[in-house]
Amino acid sequence: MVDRVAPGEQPDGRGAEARAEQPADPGTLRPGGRTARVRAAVLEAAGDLIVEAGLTGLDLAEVARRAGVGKTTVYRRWATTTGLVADLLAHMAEESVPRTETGSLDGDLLANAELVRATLSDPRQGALFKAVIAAAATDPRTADALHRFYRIRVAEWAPCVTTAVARGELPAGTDPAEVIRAVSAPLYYRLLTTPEPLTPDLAATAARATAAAARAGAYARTAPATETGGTGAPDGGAAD
Amino acid sequence: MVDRVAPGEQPDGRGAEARAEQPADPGTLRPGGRTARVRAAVLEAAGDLIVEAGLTGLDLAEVARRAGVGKTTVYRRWATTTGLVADLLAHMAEESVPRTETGSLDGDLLANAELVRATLSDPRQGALFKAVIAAAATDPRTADALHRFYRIRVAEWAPCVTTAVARGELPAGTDPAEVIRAVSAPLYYRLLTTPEPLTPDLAATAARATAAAARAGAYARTAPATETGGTGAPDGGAAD
DNA sequence: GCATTAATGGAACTGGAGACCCGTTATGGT
DNA sequence: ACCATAACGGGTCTCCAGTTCCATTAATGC
Repeated sequence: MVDRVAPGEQPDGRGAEARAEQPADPGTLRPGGRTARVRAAVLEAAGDLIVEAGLTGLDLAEVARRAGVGKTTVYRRWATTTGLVADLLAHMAEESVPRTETGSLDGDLLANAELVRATLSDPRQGALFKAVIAAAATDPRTADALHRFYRIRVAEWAPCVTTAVARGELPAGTDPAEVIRAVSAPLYYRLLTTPEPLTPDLAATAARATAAAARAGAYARTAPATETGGTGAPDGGAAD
Repeated sequence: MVDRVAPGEQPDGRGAEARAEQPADPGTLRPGGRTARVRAAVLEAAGDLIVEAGLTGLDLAEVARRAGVGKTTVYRRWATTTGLVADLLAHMAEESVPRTETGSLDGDLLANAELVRATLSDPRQGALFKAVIAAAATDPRTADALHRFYRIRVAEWAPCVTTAVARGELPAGTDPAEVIRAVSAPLYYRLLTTPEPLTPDLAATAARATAAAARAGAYARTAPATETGGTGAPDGGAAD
């Protein structure tokens, strides 16, 4: 149960300020009943508000009001909207769903793709992910939290690729993390760059395409089966 | 040359206010010398500021100061930071680079991947893209602009897939847009979810994997060559 | 149960983003 | 060249997000 957004934050070089005792961030010394209750209420209210009004509409005073909590408390413990979003992300990570095992690479990848699709399509979770990504693009702290989150998620699913390699379904040297990322990537890309909904068909395509590419050795760290063939490309200018 | 961010904005129901003439958005009736100069200066200053301070650090007063332009002008013409970002995106779209033609599918996809990689890796352009994506995740207006931008970019590159199908490199029925998106997706996903830089190697992998999957028929609208095999997947809970 | 003090909550305060007013500049039409 | 007015620019005002202060509540250790 993570309680602090990020402990290693205070500037450290506070020597001149006196104050022999450093108070250590609020919520750490007495995480008991009330503190935990406050965190739960605030995170829920924050989630609701993001879903309703987007990241822009997330102001801490309103969160406090909805959570039935003092405005001061919210500012003291989370300070900024991005700080709150980062904690929300940590909270989401805590209650993540374990991966399923189907026995075949195709089945596992499809299950993964479908799980991602369902999550991103869910009105609440989808909005939260968008908000988190937006916040991370802006704030380094939130970005750290986001990177940690995805590292864990990828590691959680990587074994299904390792097993597939062991079963001989995929060439040796295939990078498991890269395969897992390849399944999610198209779904996120669609979510962010097109107005269309994420269909189950899209998830299936992502899974199938990744499996096909992996079998062709495209994710092998050593020499791949397919030939590169192309020459370099110009740089500069805007791209998609 | 797009000048207004989005014309259809004012609430319309202003009837009670009198004022027989509706003034029509500033910048449209006299887009000549000064107005154009102001827009250029403001967009450049906005870009600089986003790169330096991120989307959060983008305040219109500071933009006005740097652009050597009146604060009032910026507020009148762009109103909000997201409005400014949306216009910046339109400006980026105006000066996009045309696609290159290498003669083979692999070459074309690699060129595309490398172009995207170079753009996202460029300190200025990369920061702008992150900011734009973040703004779009929050603001519907910016999201519209972003969707339009990617629709155009995908359409620009789609022909190289069509040609490949005609050449017999890819199965008939392959969805061109889907293939082009599949090349970019992993790069964007990495940019947003990991702290690591986008390497040329990663771009090459994205291009190779997409080509392999396309050849295997993964992006064919009709029945694919690969078997799906897996069962459904659970929903709910957090995913990557 | 009781003392200690971490953590919360209410209320008053403040600084700066954004709105407004109105005089000035220079564009587009003739 | 000259006029009408679109667009700009400086100064001022307002309002609310975020801060500070201190009294109150309740978690922890004995």
